[in-house]
Amino acid sequence: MVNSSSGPASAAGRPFASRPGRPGGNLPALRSHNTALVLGLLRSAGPGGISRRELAGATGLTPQAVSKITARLRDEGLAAEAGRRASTGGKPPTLLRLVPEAAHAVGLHLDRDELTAVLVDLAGTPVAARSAPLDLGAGPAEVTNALVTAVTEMVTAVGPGTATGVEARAALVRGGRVLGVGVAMPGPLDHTAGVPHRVTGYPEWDGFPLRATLTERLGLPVVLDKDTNAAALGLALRGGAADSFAYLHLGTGLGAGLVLDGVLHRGARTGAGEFGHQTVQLDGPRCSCGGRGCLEALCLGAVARGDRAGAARVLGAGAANLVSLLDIDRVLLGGRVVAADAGTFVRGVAAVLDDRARRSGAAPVPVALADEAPHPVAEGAAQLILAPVFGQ
Amino acid sequence: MVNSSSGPASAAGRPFASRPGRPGGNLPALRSHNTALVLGLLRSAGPGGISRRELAGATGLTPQAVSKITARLRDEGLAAEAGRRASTGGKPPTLLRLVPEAAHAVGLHLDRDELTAVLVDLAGTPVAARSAPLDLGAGPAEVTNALVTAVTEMVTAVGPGTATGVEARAALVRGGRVLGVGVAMPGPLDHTAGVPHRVTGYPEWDGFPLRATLTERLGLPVVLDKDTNAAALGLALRGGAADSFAYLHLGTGLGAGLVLDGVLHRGARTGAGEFGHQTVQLDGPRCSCGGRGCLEALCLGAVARGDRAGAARVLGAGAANLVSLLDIDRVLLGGRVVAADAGTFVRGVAAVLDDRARRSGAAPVPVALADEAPHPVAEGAAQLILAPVFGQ
DNA sequence: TGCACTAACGCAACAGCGTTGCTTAAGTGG
DNA sequence: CCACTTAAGCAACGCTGTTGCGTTAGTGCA
Repeated sequence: MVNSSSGPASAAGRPFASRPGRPGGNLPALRSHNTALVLGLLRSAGPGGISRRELAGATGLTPQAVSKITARLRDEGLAAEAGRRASTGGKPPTLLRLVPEAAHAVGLHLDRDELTAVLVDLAGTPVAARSAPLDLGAGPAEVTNALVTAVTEMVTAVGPGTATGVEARAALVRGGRVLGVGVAMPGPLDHTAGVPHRVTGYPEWDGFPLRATLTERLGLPVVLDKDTNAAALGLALRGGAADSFAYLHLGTGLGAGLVLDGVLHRGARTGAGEFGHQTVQLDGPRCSCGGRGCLEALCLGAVARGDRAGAARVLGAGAANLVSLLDIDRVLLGGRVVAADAGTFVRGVAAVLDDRARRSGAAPVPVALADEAPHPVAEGAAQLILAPVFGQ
Repeated sequence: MVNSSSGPASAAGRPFASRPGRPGGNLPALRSHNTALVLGLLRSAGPGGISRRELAGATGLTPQAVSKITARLRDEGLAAEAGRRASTGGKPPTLLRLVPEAAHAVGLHLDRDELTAVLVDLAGTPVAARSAPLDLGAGPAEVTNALVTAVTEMVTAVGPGTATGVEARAALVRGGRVLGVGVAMPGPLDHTAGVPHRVTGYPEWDGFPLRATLTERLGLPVVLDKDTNAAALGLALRGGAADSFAYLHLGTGLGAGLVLDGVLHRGARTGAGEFGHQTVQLDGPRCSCGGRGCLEALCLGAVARGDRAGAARVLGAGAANLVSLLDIDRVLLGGRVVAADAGTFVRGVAAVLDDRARRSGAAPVPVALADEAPHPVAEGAAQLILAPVFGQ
């Protein structure tokens, strides 16, 4: 049983709540909370494993409580022994590890012209992936069909032949359930309702009940979120727990995914992260959004002129604003435009941030290229389903 | 007992954790969490009270659990019966209310030239207040003495004579303990360590262990935070739970207090809310911070020229950036400069936000003047102590 | 080789949390 | 007057993590 008492993405922010909007806690909620905590530590420990003692230290639970929890996880097939570590003068610690094959999740990335689907295991490792052309403009009905087909193929008949395919199939046969489907697409959208708003250029998507439709047709839990949020969630997984960062994505447009204190920040109407139309030049050039001096317009304008260093400086100004306002640990850059000249962008943004830090006397905030997995957004989308399992 | 298992400001963000950094939960933590939840509902219900049934509905706990919790609270003197409501066809509900006199907290506001001290009860209502001139430049040692004196007088001998004074004294005599002292001062500072950084113009404060010194000399828990954060916390209390807003303060400088999903956002190094030096004009005029086109410089510059409408527009641009990025519910304005011409500022900022909302198709974000209590920052500072009692 | 020591961990009994099932209290309405 | 409704308490209960103590499996030294 993996947090069966709470649906996907429900417990975020209020760890002990048994149901969203019902902040009260009871024993099942307590158990679920602690189990998720232990699972999360097992995941971050990796295949090498972690001892019960260390789990107790990290959680604050007694060793005995950890023993009970891990025993349950082993019974359920979610954890297993992973040998022992060298003794330090007493009985050597028995290591425990996550059993990644115990459960899976599907991640879908709807880009403007491509659909990417991945199947990841409990540890977040991709087990299968496929991409296909997609025309968002073809409308919700047709695209939904394509999504259903992609998920069905991915889950039921992961192509035998490749090594990963065989492994995935075997895992599924062995009983590794598919917990749900995470869907990432360009914003803005309503994460809670699972409904896209007006995606730039595709008015027919505005208000289409994508999550409800997919849930019904797939018979699986479905979670919808912005592509930048999915990417940030994926990065949060790799970057260690409980820190704060902003993922800035410069591609067709400019967007941000914010992870504050280890939790993805979605905002009151789940519209947070609209970074492209931040005003940084009050009387600047007109932007397509109708405003003036928007980050996105200035950045992409500079890129179009071939002035990538200038674009980096502008992006840096936006990043500095964000860092000052939110006091985050680090800034990660990604997206097609950044990838084309990573060094320039990382250095340019870092220069602005370092300058700001020097003036304010604070420690400089590190900037780095988001180390992209093969399908960063699709893998992050799968994390939309997996995150609640680990108490995120 | 009021959350005795967790110190002030500890449980924020991780409701079930018994100790900070130890995210595991146990039965005492569960109990503390639910108790805090019920206390919070009692507080927001006000003196009119709330029935057990309603408490059960709001928390998700069973009526029986609520009965047990409220019985405990009544034994401890924190809750009391408040009559009954009219029947709706059955037994009329018995109403419960918070007993505000059961506990108190002290709030201190260190402004550049004035010290304000308030004593508030459990409901956050000021019971006593006093102000005195203060020279922050006199240095930490002298100021600390003044703070100790102010707190001691406020706690032990609230002047008899005025009605509020008598009431306060009586309450303290009846056993209403003082839970601690919240201290608000201009940032930047380290909330966790309780140490001011370089307060503009007063370098001698940089690194002074203010919290540790006060804790030792007063024998009470002390919490230190930025004045804008304290103000935001006070507003969060009045504005209802679990929403998101930004409090923008335009006075000597420009700062912000951010409440996201009902929780004060302090950031990784507790430095969040540095709003004044957001760049909104890339090649704008030099700011005292060394940057260019900072919000604060532009805003105060416009005010100095007598162009308050212009200042409001600039502030509005900053607010719009913030709203887009964080997706908050509302924007509150305060501070001496705003108060001098509230209408102009509220209308000016609202105009920019409405314009933004119209372009993006989203609902407009309301802007309002922060309804200021007599001593908003000092009362908010007291909330630094009270918030953890109510699970915030 | 043997013994003392240490560290990791399990077993069993336990205290305390919210839940369940049922009863009592106190109103309304025909 | 009685059936009905709603609020709330009592008692037993299941399940949580905790405590106390014993077992296992190593190290270190004589």
